[in-house]
Amino acid sequence: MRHFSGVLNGQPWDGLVVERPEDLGPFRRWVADQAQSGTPVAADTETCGLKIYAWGPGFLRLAQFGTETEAWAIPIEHGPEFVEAAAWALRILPDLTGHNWAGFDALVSDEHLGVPLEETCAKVTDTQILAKLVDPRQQMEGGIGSSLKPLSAHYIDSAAPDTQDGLKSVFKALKLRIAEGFAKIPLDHPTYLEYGLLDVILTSRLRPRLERTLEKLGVPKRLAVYEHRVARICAQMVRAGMVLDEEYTLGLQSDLSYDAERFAEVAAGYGVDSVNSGRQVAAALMGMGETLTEKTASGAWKVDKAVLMALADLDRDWKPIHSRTANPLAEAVLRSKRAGKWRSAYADNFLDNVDAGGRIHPNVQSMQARTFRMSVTNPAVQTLPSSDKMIRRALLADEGHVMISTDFQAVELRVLAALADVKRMKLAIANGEDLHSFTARLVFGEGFTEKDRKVSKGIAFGKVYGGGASTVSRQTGAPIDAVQRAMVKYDQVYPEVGRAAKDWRIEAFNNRMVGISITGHRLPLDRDRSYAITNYLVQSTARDCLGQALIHMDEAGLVPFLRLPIHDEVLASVPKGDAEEVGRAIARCMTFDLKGVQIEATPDIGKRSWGSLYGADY
DNA sequence: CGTCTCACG
DNA sequence: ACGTACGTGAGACGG
Repeated sequence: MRHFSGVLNGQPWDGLVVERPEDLGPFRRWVADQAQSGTPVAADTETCGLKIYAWGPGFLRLAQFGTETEAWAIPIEHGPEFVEAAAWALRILPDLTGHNWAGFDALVSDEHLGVPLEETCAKVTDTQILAKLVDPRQQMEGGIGSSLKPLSAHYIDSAAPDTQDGLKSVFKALKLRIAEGFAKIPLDHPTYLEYGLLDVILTSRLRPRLERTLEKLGVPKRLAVYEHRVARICAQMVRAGMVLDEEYTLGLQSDLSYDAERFAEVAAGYGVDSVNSGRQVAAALMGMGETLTEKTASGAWKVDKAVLMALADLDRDWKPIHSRTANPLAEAVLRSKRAGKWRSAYADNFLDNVDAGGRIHPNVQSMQARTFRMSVTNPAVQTLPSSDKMIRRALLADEGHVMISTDFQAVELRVLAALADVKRMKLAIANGEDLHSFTARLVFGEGFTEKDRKVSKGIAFGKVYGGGASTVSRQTGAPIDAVQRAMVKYDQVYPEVGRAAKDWRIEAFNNRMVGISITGHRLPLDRDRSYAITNYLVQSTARDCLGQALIHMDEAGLVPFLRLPIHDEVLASVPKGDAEEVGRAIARCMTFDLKGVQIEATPDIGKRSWGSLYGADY
């Protein structure tokens, strides 16, 4: 047994590190005592990295348990008796505290200790969830942040050590890169152990302080309960993962590499060494006699996709417009950059994250954005190209299954109608009308064109996002004066929207620049961008429609089919024979009333690959 | 590490 | 008083 101790915020703490099997006796007695008294115990795991599934055995190195003053570290790496003891502790302790538990440690202990995540998530209070309910912003955005260090500094002791940062300097001293440090640092390294122990002490001390803060702020308890449940459902999706068509992906990888190189060679012929260097591309284009007009924020010539597409005489579908002679360099740069990005960001990432069973497990962060929208990383499967089926074709439903995608119908607009109580919009929704056609008819009259509908759609989003006529004009391609006229008309047709936006801003100002959604989520505003409150409320409420739908699916026993949340859509893998029935059941879970407005969804049943929902034939 | 670009909802 | 497009993740470049 090894001892550590210290003082934090004037309060001493003690740490014990189990070294030999005989040390497990005292550990088990300590755990039994905590279980008996019902004291909350924080749990944490130290691993070789973040790839819970792709790493393989030996991934989990250390497990820690601790109260506000006492901590234990168990060297999982040293053998099955240590695995057994840690698993037993997780099972027997009735009240656990974790930090990002469902997002990481629940999956780690599920996969590497054999303790099902359902079992631990049911009794964990997650300090990261609580912290985000206080303030969802990242540090960059002016928030406290949600990792242990800034939270500890804010709530416990401004002198609390930065354990993550401290470890990184140890890695440096050991001549290890950060990525390999967590895997290679000796298990008995004192800094590694001390910081591992401190993490559970800090997490334990954080919990009551966050609970008190939430109470003081009047955040409803049921909101925390709801978010813990959503986080657990997301963890179940991460554990399930998706089948990767490895053979197809390898082919894709080499095809995309070939394209990227082929077009890069064309660009090289015009003096562009790296197509991703905007500076080189701009210089070469101007050398060919092209005139660039737009500049970036920092004053460099802007050569983004829109600029290059115009020079290459291509429309949004990459078809010639015949409005000018196509610039061959612009087209080569576009094609090389696209192929290169699709290979590295998608094909490479798929293969880098595949587990031994041929699956990828994209990581879902269930309350990532400042509006609590979810994000998915490693790989970022929420952002796969949708205009082309080729990338999504690589991801498959399980053997004998098909992919089902079920989307909410115009959910943000319906949420706006519900929150702002927009009478005519609510009526149109109740009558089953197409909302954008309905608006186009009101704004442009009975003889509205498809173009008018597009402008109406642009204005609808512009209103939700807080945009102006120039942005809507740019997005829709409609002339600015037409958009301006239409926006004035829109305000007359739906007067409640502008009025509500004004009220929401005033409410937020009166609440120290924090908007409160109908579910009770706190939405901090930037002082100079208070107009964003409309978007925050709508986006956040739409996100809670997804959360509510996931809970309905949990109640209906549908979670085992779920694979991904994509903002207004869920992707599921369902046995072929049950597709119709399960698709209907999922859509039912996504159908409910929001303040008198029906939220609805439609299932789309595909074949085995995700790409089949975008036109692929497998 | 900040900036730019580009993929999504 | 006016007007402001929202939220993400990831890779490449260049200092």
